[in-house]
Amino acid sequence: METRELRYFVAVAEESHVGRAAERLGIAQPPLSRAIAQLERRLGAQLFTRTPQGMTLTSAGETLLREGRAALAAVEAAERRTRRAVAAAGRAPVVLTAKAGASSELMAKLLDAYAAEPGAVDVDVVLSPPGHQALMLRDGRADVAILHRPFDDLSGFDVEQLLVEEQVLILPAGHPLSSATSLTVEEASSVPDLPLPRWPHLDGSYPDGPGPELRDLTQVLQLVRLGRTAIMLPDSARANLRDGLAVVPLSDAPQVTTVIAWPPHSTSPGVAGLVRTATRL
Amino acid sequence: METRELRYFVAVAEESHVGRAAERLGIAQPPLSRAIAQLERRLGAQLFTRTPQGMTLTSAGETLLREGRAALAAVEAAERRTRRAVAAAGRAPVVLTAKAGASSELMAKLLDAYAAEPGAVDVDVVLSPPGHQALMLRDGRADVAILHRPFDDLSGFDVEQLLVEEQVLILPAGHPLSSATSLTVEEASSVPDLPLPRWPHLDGSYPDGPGPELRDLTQVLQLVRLGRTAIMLPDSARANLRDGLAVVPLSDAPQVTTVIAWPPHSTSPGVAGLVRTATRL
DNA sequence: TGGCGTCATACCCCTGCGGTATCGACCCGC
DNA sequence: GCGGGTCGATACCGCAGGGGTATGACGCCA
Repeated sequence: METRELRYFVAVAEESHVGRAAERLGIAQPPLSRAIAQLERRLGAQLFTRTPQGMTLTSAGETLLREGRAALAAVEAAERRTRRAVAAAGRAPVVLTAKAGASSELMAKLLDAYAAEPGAVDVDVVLSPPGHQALMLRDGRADVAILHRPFDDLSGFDVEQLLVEEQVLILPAGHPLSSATSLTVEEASSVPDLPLPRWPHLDGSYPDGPGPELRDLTQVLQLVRLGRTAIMLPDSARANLRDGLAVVPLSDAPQVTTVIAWPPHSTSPGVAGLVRTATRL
Repeated sequence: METRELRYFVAVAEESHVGRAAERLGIAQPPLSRAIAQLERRLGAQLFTRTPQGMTLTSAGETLLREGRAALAAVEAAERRTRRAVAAAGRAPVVLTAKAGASSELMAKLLDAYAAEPGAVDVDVVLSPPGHQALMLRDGRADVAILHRPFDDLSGFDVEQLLVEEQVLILPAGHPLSSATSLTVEEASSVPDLPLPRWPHLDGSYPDGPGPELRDLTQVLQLVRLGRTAIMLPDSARANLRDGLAVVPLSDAPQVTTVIAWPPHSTSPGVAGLVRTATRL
């Protein structure tokens, strides 16, 4: 199977529509139809069921979509890391990715400590939207990432645990619940005048619901202060809070674990150094 | 980058020789030379240094070899799992791979317990040479594997720990050391009349050394009985021992952990059932 | 220095990918 | 029930590029 075929397949699977997929790929519709038919013939598997409304995946197709995305990411990673290895000459900057606006204190400590190490290489910090860190690590755009259990998918990475925290609810100061000594997730989710905000999926779309659509943390804290929403955050978020906000511990929310993650078999000395420094914090 | 290019590159890297690689690939030498040159141009990276003796990898080339092999395994896995998904219809047999001759007691218990579960699917057991289990899991030839820390490379897999054991030295009954109550690895390795056996690498070649070349466990036990070698094994190997063999605990050998491993994001109900059963043993 | 081994280049052929035009099937509104 | 608007599939053509053979350039060794 060639990566071109996989890319074509993934495009059609994602669009559920040959015409749109062809447009996205920059080719005409007929060759794409033909390529998919040929792929199905070669695999001996029906990948789509054709309907008058477009194409829907069969279960074999779903397998190929899942596995094929991982395979494409691996190929892209190989290409990117090779490109970077050439620029490298051994002392290329390490690309570290983290969630914008999270773990800033920990990150600052880590970067300072690492920079003080003998032989430290430059660290490019790439702040990306929530959930994108793992993707960037998988496709080679980043060398190392700060991720959060249980939110990020850590499968396939080597990780070192850095921090375990309880979660708290941040709500407007003066709200009736703000004087509670502790709340459950159930209670926090069902306050009618404080709907929890909605975060975008990986593709940029938003789940349905009553809460505001949000992209970053400063936004949400402002809205909390205005009494429009409340939010569950790891305990370390307290450090960044200003006036107008109240904090209530959540008794039954899952603990949040902050980890540093890197692709298995990484040979970058920069990654090794960062990880070593991180585990000593 | 197309998988064809990657396959060509890996062949040349492994053979260090365009002609031999071309033969292995079933094409002529000139197109292969051209393909490599084109790949280097497109990546903007020198992958090989040309010598009159052949091609040797640059450091960028080593990066691409490592990453490229993983990528190719991922593509092959996608293809195999899709092929198997079509035959599937939901109740395809699960392929479990394990080291020939190891963990047989544990495996028997696992297979029996799983077969007794409601809704259990068939399990194809593939016994493969030491070290091949992880490869089979990576390229989709197997769905789940029994692996051993620290010998197997578990990176990139989800695992559940099944068993932790100390290691012991197996030597001929009556050997002077057989009456020792405990030995160090150092001591066990330096007995002049009992050189430790050599196991094949993944490519089938053997490391240099004085000990006998071996492929499987019954062979080695026979040679131990004949006083030609000794071997370090996990404690559970005692169960299979017959007369003529002595066992001495090793005080400083690393513990051996037996795990059940599967590819992340596996959706196979058979794998899930096996893992669930295994963790309850 | 000639012979042998390496990989690179030159040139040709033909497969197979992508393009345009068109078809067949289905859904919908009237 | 019939035309128009969706789909994806098919037919056909042109050409880029991958693969073939023949040969060259270069370093090593006897």
